[in-house]
Amino acid sequence: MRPHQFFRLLSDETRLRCLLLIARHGSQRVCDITLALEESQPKISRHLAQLRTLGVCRDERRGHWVHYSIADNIPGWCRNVIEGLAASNCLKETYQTDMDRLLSQ
Amino acid sequence: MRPHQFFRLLSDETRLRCLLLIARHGSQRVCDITLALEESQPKISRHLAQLRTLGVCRDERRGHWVHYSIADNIPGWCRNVIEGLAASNCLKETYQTDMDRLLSQ
DNA sequence: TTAAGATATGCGCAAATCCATATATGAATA
DNA sequence: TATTCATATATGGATTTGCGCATATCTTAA
Repeated sequence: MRPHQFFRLLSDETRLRCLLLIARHGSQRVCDITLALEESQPKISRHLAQLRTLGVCRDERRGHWVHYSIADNIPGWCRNVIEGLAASNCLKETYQTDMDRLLSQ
Repeated sequence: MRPHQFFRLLSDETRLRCLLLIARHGSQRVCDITLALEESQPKISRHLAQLRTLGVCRDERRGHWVHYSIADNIPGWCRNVIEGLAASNCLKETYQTDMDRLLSQ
């Protein structure tokens, strides 16, 4: 994965919100992400597929549901960016609403 | 500047190469960046304009030349990403050629 | 005032991107 | 087996993006 390809993933706000939610809460179900972000299911699925295709996320089917998590073999510089974002107070404010909806389900 | 807007800037390889060159070497002239990246002058100029428009870089004319540098008022999370990339060994390898050309001028 | 070098911009085109809608697949259960 | 819920993919259109080419602007020096 080339650096600019990774950043292209983060360049869409929906994908970024998905990734931050997954990064902060570990494994997440598609249906929960859809509810938390208040977006359509196909839209979320397509963006998760892009994260998966480039190897940033991995998916795991558990019965009915598919769980997405951060892939454990991503490059270090990549992980640093994700963790830096997840720890950033600025972004915590920006995307707090997603987190709230996720927790209130 | 929203996070996904910043990452869109990094999602183009030419812009990313420009930004890394500027981040590592401080103020850089457009003509030097053009030579180091071996790309056309209008192409470089447009990408630098995007970095400037979103406030990631600033420009300063000194006689004939325009110098670009990282803006000093960018958000912390933003600066962390840039500095993390500049310090990354992975990326040093990837873009070493640009650096070599810049230094050999 | 003109010339020349450095940088920016207007324009047209090709490609990429995003979305909504519709449809397909896969697992669980009746 | 049929049905239902969860998820994925295909299609088509609107918008954005990046590029090359030509040209405009700006600065300095002759």
